Amino acid sequence: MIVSTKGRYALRVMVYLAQQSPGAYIPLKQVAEAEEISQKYLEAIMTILSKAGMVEAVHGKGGGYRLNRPPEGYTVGSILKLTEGSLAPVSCTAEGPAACSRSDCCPALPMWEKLDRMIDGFFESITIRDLLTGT
Amino acid sequence: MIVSTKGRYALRVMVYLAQQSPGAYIPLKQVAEAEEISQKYLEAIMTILSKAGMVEAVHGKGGGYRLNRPPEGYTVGSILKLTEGSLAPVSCTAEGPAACSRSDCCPALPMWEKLDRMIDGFFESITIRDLLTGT
DNA sequence: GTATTTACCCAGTTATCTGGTAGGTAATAT
DNA sequence: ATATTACCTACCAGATAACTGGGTAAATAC
Repeated sequence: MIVSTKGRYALRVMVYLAQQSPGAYIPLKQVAEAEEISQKYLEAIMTILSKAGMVEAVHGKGGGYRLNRPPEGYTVGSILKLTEGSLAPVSCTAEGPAACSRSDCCPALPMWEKLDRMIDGFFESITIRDLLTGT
Repeated sequence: MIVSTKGRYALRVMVYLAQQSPGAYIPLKQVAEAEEISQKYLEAIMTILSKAGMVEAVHGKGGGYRLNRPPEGYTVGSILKLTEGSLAPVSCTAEGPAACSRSDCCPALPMWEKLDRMIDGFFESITIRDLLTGT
């Protein structure tokens, strides 16, 4: 499994926020109920999105979360990389200290690299707007 | 991570076996040493491949494992599906009892299905022969 | 037949990840 | 002051990954 609930929930929340009246702050409780996601678990996800500047948050009554860009300003890839940490389908393409010791003679490495690029290209080519409109 | 060591080791072993003299039986010990894979862990992988008829195994001295088809007779997808169980990048595309309750209204589902088909097509289009020759 | 070499079987282990939960603090509006 | 909201720290149970150990069964060599 390449994408866990964390990333999938994050995507659904972004789509949900995109569907609300522009500029309005939506409380977490409302999002959790509408999307049938545990409120406590969603907290952790929203914090990630908020810290990374994907959404704006305001405290207190009347507060909540809202998008700060138009839906086409968010690629699916940017949200998934943030919440999942990485979209790499195998560890083989990691560089630096985590690199595989057999990378210089591995017959499958070029395949993993190709797959990596394919998946990245796939997710970067889709925006929240595309999910909204079903394009 | 979509492909664990199990599937990656299985691919490397298949490539290794394809490189040996045709028809020869290669003992597990030799494969494990050449590919730097734990002998015990490799046992479990070879058993899967053997039971599924991907390789032939003979017991006793002079025994071991060998391929029973030409390298182009094995797709990477068939080996990975066997050892990994599934190549589905998300659980969302599962059918039957494990199906997602929101599948009828999920804005992201078409994307997951498209990704699923893309990954399957990718792996099914590559054979052990391709890995051997670096095509 | 006995020893050796091999594959095969079953069970346990350690570490990490997933998908949460519990309880409290800080900021904002009324 | 109170209610509402986001934010923070910590914990937890179950699953999975990646092995490891201790055997048994089959085939060959002597």
